[in-house]
Amino acid sequence: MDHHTIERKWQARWEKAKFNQFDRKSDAKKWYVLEMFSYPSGAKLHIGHWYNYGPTDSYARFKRMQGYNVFQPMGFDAFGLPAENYAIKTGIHPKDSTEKNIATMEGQLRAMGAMFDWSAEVKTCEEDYYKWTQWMFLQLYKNGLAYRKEAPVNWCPSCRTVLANEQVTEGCCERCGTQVVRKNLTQWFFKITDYAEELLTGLDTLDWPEKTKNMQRNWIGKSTGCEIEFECENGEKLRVYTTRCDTVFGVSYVVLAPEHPLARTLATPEQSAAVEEYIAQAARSNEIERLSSAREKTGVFTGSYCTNPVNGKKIPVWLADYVLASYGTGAVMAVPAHDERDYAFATKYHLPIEKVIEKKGGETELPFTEDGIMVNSLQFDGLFGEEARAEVAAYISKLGKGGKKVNFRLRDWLVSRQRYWGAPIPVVHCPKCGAVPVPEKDLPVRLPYDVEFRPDGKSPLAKCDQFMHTVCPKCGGEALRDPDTLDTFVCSSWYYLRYADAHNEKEPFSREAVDKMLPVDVYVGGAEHACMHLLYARFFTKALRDMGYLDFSEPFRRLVHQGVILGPDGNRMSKSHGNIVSPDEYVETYGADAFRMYLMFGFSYTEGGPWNDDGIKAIAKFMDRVEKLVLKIDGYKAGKDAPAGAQEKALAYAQNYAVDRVTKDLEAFSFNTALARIMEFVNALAKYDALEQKNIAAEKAAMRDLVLLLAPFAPHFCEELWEQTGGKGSVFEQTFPVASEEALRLDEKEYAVQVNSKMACRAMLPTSLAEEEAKALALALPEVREKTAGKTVKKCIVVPGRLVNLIVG
RNA sequence: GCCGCCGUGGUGAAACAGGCAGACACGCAGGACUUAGAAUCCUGUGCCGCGAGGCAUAGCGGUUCAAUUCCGCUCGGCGGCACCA
Repeated sequence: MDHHTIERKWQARWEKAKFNQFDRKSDAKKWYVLEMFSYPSGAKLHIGHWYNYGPTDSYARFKRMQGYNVFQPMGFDAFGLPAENYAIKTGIHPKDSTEKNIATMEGQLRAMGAMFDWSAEVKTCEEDYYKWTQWMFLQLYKNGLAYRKEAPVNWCPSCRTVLANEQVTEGCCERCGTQVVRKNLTQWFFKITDYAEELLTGLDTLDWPEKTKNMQRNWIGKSTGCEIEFECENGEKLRVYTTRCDTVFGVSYVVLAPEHPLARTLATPEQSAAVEEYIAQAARSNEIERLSSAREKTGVFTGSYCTNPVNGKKIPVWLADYVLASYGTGAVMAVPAHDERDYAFATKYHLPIEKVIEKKGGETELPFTEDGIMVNSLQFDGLFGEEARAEVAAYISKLGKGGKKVNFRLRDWLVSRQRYWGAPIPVVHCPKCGAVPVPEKDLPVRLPYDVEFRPDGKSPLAKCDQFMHTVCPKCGGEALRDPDTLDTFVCSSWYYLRYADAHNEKEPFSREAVDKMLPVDVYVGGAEHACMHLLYARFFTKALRDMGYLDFSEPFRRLVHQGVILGPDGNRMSKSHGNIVSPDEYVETYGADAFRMYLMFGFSYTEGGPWNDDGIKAIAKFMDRVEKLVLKIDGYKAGKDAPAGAQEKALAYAQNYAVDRVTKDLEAFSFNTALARIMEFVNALAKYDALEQKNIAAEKAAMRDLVLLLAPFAPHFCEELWEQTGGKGSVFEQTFPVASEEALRLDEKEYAVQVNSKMACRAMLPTSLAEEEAKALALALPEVREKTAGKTVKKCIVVPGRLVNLIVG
């Protein structure tokens, strides 16, 4: 079969019949299968796209054959940094390069033969999409979920531009090598923390990989602790957050993050210079470095003291960069005896180390960080762990100096980007009225085309006078637009909703459409999105629900992560490694069906692994074999059937076993084993076909099932086989085979017989044996008799259909 | 560093819920067909050993009648760490 011909033929027919479009009138149960949309940074599809979309399409086709009304849309996540960097380097405008890339990729995606519903296509960089992204911003703003505050950015003083973390290598600008500093800018945030608790508890309702849920749980990082207020000599109040308030009597100093608002205020004149220098130094390192426990702790004394509210002790206030401004209160109480970081710090700066927790029943070695018994803590002595913390927190609350507090590690989402290629933030800054949202009727705030995006100290949009100058929607006076654009994660936080109603000009989507199509039944994409995209999308859904735009709480019912296909050298494919493998030649040589089947057969879907093409020829060979066998069987004339005997029973078993297992494996995204079962079935069918006496009717029925089973994996190939063997309509309009329980029932099975947990022999035993019968039959076997001679049976374990284990002695 | 995951023959991998380790393939070896090769088909193939048998799921230890699977530690690799998406 020539794959070029059949791919063209069937793709044209599907297109003409609008075969891949979701049928909005159908009564069949909808099934929304979603792959993470493509990012058009490279010009062509790479193996990763194929690996994500090919197998998932096979799953979608399988669901369709099971009778579901499948919706599988595709689109492009088209804004982003790479297009802008490319523009800076080459002078090609991001809009032009992006559009060109999309055109190429879309053509390739169509040629893949996946049943994407292109009538619902979405491109985030187009006005009719980003208009609604801006609308989302306005809704969040109206509902108090968008606000402005100062936050640091990476600033390259030489390029005079903001850098993404990715553009910073070892603390320096990747372009010019200048040391990067952190600089504060006023930026927009979304209040995702309002939903922290629900984002956490909602995970329990989801059919997601356990590891992903765990990552999100840790990312949200709920902790129950205590806030404690330490009063300074000058009257300033320092609030610290701790999860170990049972150690409060051992506090030997308080540490503020260098960015803490009181850091400068608390510096005494003598310490002021040292403090300033330390703050400047801290601005140069990133969070990963700062939190590394391998790195030597640094800090500086402010010169000020504060008072421990539980014992009135006067203790010094320090600054240290192992404390982060963004978590808790940005200040911690240091208990060197019971915290590793504090211990290291206190040792270095010769601060006191006081033991206030004793190990239960053992020597206490400092630092001792586990739960223990309170000592040297006045009335609290003798209390342990959780109880001790509850008592101390209650006491602190009674003193009016704080109390129990739940904290989240999750931070609000910073959405301002000082870049060109993104959706403009729909806000006007008026000298009189302040930050004023753009009225909805004035959306979209259009991204201008003619802009200088080469870095020179200002946001690209800030230099575009035509864009910047406007009038205040409130007072009508002269005003300026917000020069920043939205993080592209904002665009991708709601695209799955737009797919449901992609051409709606009046609203982002109609309530009716999303309630019908959503939530997504299966979402497939990379695990690297576990904490950010997948959390942001959940947040958007919940926020929109509370605003009354939809009535479900979770966007993605089930989630599957495909693995990563690495380069042949085992490294991630990249230009710098020079190990990029293109799918194009393989598709050209072997065809889209063979290529996707190889991806499904050669890798464990969720694991991925280094690329090698050893098995791709085998897949082509397998398809050849199937084609020959199917056409041969189809050519037989009916009427000379052998009676149903043992061979027919074996064939029926093979057929139904394959049906049963392929169904279960496809459901589980276990494509490699599903194909293995189909191969076994082909082997069994070929073996049967080689017999002298055959039942042609049975053989033809088996052949028909084979074509149906293989159809989701090799769509063009099986459409063609279906047609050539006289099938009516499309193979995908047929019902996926259902296994017959009867044919799968076996009278006996091979048991493993063990003596003292060691294999003695294998034996065919009737299934559903009672334990005593199994034991008797096993004991009667010659190999078992030999090994149990003269010994008594102490115990017998029987696993029905599998194993008998005799414990003798 | 922190959080999460992974580690099985020469190779890709499989193993339901703790129950026969290596399904299905690739490769290799031998054979059939062939003038020859290609293609196709058949047989064998974890390692050691002539054999009986022994040893094997990164390494060490534990729980269990039984561990690739559960627990602890060690080593190695991967993903994420909030401005790559």
